[in-house]
Amino acid sequence: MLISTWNVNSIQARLPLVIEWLERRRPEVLLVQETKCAPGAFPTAEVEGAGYRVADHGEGRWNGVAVLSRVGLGRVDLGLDLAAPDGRVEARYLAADCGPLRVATVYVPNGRELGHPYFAYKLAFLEELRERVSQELAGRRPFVLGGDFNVAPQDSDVFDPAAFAGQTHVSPEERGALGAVLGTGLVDLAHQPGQTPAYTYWDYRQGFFRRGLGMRIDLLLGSPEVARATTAVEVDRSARGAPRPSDHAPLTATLAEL
DNA sequence: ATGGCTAAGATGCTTAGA
Repeated sequence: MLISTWNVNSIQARLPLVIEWLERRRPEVLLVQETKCAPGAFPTAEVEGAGYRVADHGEGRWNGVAVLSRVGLGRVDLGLDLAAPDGRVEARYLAADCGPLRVATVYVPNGRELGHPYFAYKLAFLEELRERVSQELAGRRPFVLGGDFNVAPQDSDVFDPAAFAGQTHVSPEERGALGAVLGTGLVDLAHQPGQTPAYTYWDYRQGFFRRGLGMRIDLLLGSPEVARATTAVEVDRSARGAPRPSDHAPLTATLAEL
């Protein structure tokens, strides 16, 4: 089966591209981030028309996550519960049962700047995520956590490490907090044997995509049985090069029978 | 890239992204 993750940067703006991509690629499950869609406003009918069921956690102008599945959808949990610095709880996590899998989609906060209150929020969110993931793993179901982590795990995951010195996404604190999530027992599927980690995000500005100046900040993490079943992990750069693209490309893992 | 794109909410701007 195929499981994908894609930060679409507005499901409404991206709907034609997402539907076209679903009909061409036919993943069993798509984990979506940045729907930027109010509660009740998700284009569910259009997605169902492509053969997928929808669970979405919408907020409005910012954030928002969803799971699209054509292998069933149940036991949906929303999260996480911690408040942003402005006191609001943002829509950044959703878990569900899809066929043989337990899956979760996550949109980790950007962090803005080192030392900013939203940077502390980002670290706290990753700690909350670690706790939630350890609960999901205790469920003993093959588990996939995918999404936009807003952390480049290694220097090789950004086009120019020197350009990111002192910036978010590459700091030891962020990498440590992401490492703690992995430490619950998850594996970065892009680092499975035979796979080559690839960029998933390119800034809209100044031809970054055309110039190959990207970052690997979207990840698919799997429990050990999922990691063993992974036969391929691919970034679909054609979706980034399409008209009116998201600034992120879809990332897809191929899983053998679980 | 110090921001020279994009999206959304209410507009001809602001906030946010990373």
